[in-house]
Amino acid sequence: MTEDRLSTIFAALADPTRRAILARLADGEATVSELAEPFSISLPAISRHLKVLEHAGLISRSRSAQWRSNRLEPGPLREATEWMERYRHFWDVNLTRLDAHLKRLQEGPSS
Amino acid sequence: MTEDRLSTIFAALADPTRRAILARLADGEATVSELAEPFSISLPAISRHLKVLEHAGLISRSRSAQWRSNRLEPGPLREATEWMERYRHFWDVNLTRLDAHLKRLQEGPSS
DNA sequence: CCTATGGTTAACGAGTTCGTTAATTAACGA
DNA sequence: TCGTTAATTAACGAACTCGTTAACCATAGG
Repeated sequence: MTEDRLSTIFAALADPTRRAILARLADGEATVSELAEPFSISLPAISRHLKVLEHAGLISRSRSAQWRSNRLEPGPLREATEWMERYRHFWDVNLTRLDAHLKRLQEGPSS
Repeated sequence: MTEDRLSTIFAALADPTRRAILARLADGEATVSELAEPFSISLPAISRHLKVLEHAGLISRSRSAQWRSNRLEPGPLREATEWMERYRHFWDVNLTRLDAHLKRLQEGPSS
């Protein structure tokens, strides 16, 4: 029933339209119509996507007159990235830097 | 119809059971029954989850006798992380601004 | 050959997602 | 007040997800 936070975030990111919306919002705030413009789907469909993104905490919204401005909220992206970081050492081929770092820590944590 | 790769990956990660399976596989290969053990859902359900993970490229599978060994494949996690990296500076900047803001508040509410 | 073990496939149901069009709400502005 | 613009809500359908149980396939081993 009550879906956990990370699931909500990943589910929100699983739709290409929503990822495109986030990409657009990385360039600055935008209204619903502005966000809808590049897509060939209806405005209600965009409205629903924005609701999903808002529910996941990925955007925040504000009103001014008849326009709703949408702003990117990167916090959940950070959360999701942090979850995946646990697996980074699996794919990180360049272990030499990590190795050097560990060596430094071992030989003296002074700096 | 043909879902894009990133969507498939994020969708696979959107389920807590599947994320738990990946976490388990980070400790090493495991059979289907071993993976199913911590959960209170049926074996067919686990089998489906593994199929979803395999389809997303997050695991690979091999046969030996009647056992199927499952191995973590971190590539897709790297892909997903790379997509999110585009937003990293965004939340870093935000944190910097928040930091500066908090500092100002601490040093005096005058400005 | 027979049976136990490990796992998948089949069939089904409840609930969710993603799109549509039509109707509705909200605010601006002549 | 009336019409226009911006956006949401309502109602619906098709497709997908996630779980179930029952049946099936594949291999080991007496």
